[in-house]
Amino acid sequence: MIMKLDFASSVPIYQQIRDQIVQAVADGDYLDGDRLPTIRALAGEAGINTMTVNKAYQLLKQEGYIITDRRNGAIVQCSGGRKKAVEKKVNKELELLAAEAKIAGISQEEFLEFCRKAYSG
Amino acid sequence: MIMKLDFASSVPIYQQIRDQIVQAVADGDYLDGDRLPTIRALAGEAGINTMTVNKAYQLLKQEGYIITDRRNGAIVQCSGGRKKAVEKKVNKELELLAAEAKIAGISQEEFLEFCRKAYSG
Amino acid sequence: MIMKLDFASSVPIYQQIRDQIVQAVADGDYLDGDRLPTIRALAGEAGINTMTVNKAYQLLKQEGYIITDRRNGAIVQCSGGRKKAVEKKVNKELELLAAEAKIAGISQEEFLEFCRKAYSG
Amino acid sequence: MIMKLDFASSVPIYQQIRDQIVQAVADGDYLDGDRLPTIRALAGEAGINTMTVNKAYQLLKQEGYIITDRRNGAIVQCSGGRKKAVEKKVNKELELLAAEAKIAGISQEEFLEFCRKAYSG
DNA sequence: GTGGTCTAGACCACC
DNA sequence: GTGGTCTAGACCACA
Repeated sequence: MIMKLDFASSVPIYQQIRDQIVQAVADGDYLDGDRLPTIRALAGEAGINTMTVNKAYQLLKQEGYIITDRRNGAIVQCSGGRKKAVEKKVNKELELLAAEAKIAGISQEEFLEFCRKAYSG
Repeated sequence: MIMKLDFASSVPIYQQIRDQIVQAVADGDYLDGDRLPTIRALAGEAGINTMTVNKAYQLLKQEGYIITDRRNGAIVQCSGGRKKAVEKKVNKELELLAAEAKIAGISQEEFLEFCRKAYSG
Repeated sequence: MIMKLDFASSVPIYQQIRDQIVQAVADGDYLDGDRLPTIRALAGEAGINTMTVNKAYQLLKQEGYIITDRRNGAIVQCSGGRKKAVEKKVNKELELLAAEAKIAGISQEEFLEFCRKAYSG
Repeated sequence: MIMKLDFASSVPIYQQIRDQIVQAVADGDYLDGDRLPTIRALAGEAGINTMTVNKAYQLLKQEGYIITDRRNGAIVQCSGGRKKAVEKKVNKELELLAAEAKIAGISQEEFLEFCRKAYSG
């Protein structure tokens, strides 16, 4: 698990961690049931505090991406149950992105091509 | 210009203002050369501080969406010149969105349909 | 004795075991004098460590729900002697539950109906 | 706002804070729109860390009891919208409580009387 | 002045 | 050894 953290970014560290783990799960780097690195391990290799990683894991837990248990650490769970909620969020953010793309002169064809690539990975 | 502000949101007010103006421009509510409301007017009707609106306008100016002029206020400028920069940003955010959609069980067809609607919107 | 354990829960496993045994006793699945499964048996079929079950049994013993005997295992004991202590605990927890229910818009009639069902159930 | 914290308890401090605020809201000590004490103020008078209070506030925010905004601090919000979710939680906890009460020899009449008192406050 | 974030270091409950 | 909790102190973004 290689984390690329941008300490200068306004995006909180814990959010960056959360995002990258979500990416990794979507990319198939982590499968359902796989163990995530321990909080201490991840904090150690990233050179950050365990509390920060802990917050990221709690976010993921709360969002349903992982389950944590004291025996096995954090385990990936691709339940796929929260479809409706994610749909809503995705649509809302897509609207703003599409608006910015439109103004910048990106055609619908180009935009949809970007979307296709993003999904296909 | 009706602003819908969510003071409970973690998204800063100035960001919300910026986003809605970008939306309005993309939707054609503002055309190239149109004048945005004055900072004071917008702050007044939204019940917020002029400093907050000012920050939103500075963001928009910095992003190239508007130009400001001490005499004429803020003027929309759909230059469309920053295509490369916007492309980069859009692609980056699309990746995360697509990842979350994929995990939630949203198919590529569904996702692309959302994208299409967001652009046509 | 079928145990439903949620390893993802923040509630400790031993607590979950303890709760379910208390439920079973209250439901009449275990009568005064009945033998509980041995620690080894329960641990085996639940796929957990005997230490964990042991802790649950010690909790139950300490609370007076069972007595343990090296020869006969754990025996249910509905002494009913700790009424005062239980009353205190029940009242304290009811207060918080009632508060949450009230805020959520659950009427007193509804709440009492829930209570009635919980007791009869 | 007088907080009674039990540092010896296994219940986390932030949970105790959360519970007492929920109680206060249900009791009408805080009405919809009222401001909660600032994180610093509450931490100071309770002699605990701001992070701990912060966690309690985030819990309350996440549960929908308050909204926080950088301008006004934390504001109580009795939306009452989450009825179904609260119903489920209340029923689950009532079951265990009723079971313990039953075993302790508390009659249904007594139990319901406790429930009534808890709701009436 | 408000909440939000992060650190470095610590102790605890659980398994 | 795992996650969960807490501290004391700090800095930042926001309004």
